[in-house]
Amino acid sequence: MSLKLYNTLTREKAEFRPIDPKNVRMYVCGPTVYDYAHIGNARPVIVFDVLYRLLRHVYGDAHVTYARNITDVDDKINARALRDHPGLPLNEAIRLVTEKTETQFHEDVKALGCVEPTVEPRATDNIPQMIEIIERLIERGHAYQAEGDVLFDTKSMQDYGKLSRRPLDEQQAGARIAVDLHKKNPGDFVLWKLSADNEPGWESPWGRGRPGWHIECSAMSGRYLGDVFDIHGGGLDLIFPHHENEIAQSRCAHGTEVMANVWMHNGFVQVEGRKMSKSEGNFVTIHDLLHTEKFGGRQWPGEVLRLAMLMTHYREPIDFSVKRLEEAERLLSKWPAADGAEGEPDASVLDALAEDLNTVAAVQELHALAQAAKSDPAKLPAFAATAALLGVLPKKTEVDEAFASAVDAVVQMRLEMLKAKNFAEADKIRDDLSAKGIQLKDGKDPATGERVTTWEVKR
RNA sequence: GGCCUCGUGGCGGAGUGGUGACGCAGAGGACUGCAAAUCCUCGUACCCCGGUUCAAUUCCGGGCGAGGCCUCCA
Repeated sequence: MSLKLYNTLTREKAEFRPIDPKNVRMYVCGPTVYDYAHIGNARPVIVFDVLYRLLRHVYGDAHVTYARNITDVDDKINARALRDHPGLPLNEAIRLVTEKTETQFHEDVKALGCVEPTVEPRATDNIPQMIEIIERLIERGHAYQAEGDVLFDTKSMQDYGKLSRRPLDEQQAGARIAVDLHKKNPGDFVLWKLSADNEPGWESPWGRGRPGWHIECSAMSGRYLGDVFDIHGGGLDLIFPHHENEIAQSRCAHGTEVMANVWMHNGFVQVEGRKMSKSEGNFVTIHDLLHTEKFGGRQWPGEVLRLAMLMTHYREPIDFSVKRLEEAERLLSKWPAADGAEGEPDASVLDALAEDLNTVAAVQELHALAQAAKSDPAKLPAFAATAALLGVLPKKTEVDEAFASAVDAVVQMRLEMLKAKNFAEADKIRDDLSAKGIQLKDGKDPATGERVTTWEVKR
């Protein structure tokens, strides 16, 4: 199977060739844990979850390593800790904020049907690794100290800006980069900064301080995936400066030509046709969608959110709207439920995914499989396995035996009434069951022509 | 100001230098006591203006519109 992926580095779609098919390595930038994850955060998580599942299918479960970090050191976290827990010592307050947010994130992501990454390293568990990289950068002449901070010297890297295609000179022409007097060049960025007493800090060769924004990803990807790995993913907005700077740090520290071979970026999420932002008042968190009625006046199941997300190609902007969610839900409700996924995923869907993760086509093919499976039970395993691969297999609603036989009895009663042409009573039974979420389906026995009625629990 | 995406029918959304992908919604029909479910049928869409071409929605140029990055952001 030939998997093609669009690579931001080359701006081209190309066949994916892993460095080592026995260990395909992918890194995705995870959340900074200071607040509820919003629907925009959900997009890369879902998109790269699909890619992870696909890679595992192609190369084998044991041969893919997926690392997604948790950023638990950040000035936004400090601010939040001070705001929410003013009475506590800072470290304790920070831990409360990060632990709570991390737990919430995991709950949200699980509801969205995402499997756990192979490793989920935390920034604070990788401080020594960061310090080591910074030391190496200084040794190699790529970093310098100024007023206590350690800065990366962008001029020391010949092809800095390759990913974003943003040559340094043109940046300066734009003249919008914050000018810091202690920087040699405006594009230089912080690797390590000194902490005040009321800020979290770690001991380092440059004094008690904390890491800059980008260094953690270089440290963690290097530690868990190696100096050069296969795929690095994240949101479009991370291309510059975050990923550009990660690349600069990792390549200059390790002396490599690339950090990751393929760079993948998902597009932005809009809400009801408008940019999502706190000031617009249309900021939607995953938690809001799942558990409150803030969006569209109702709660939305995680599968619906996931499918709605997959109904647009990951590189396109996506407009999150009530209408879209309703369509996803309608689609999902038409699909047969299954408990396991015994069969093999269907080639039509795999082919679609292999084409730069064309989840739109994949969902359409899956829909066709669902239709086929409904009229031909032999095709159910293929549908189930395929839906499971995408993480959108409707689960069978648990119905206990007593309840089932009670429903059967009522259904039987209705059939008797119909035979007696007592339509009013029969229809009342149908309506009552419907109100309880039970959908009756009348059919005809092809041999006898007699009415047969089946039922299912509406999801 | 610099760099970069994108613009397809009511909606979603691929794709292609030359016979209307497809899904959802909608319309009609079959079935039904009536419904639901199911099945069948139905749509002359490619932002605008130039250019290249026998032929452009697809390539090129310009315009208009939407969005992103350049500052925290998925």
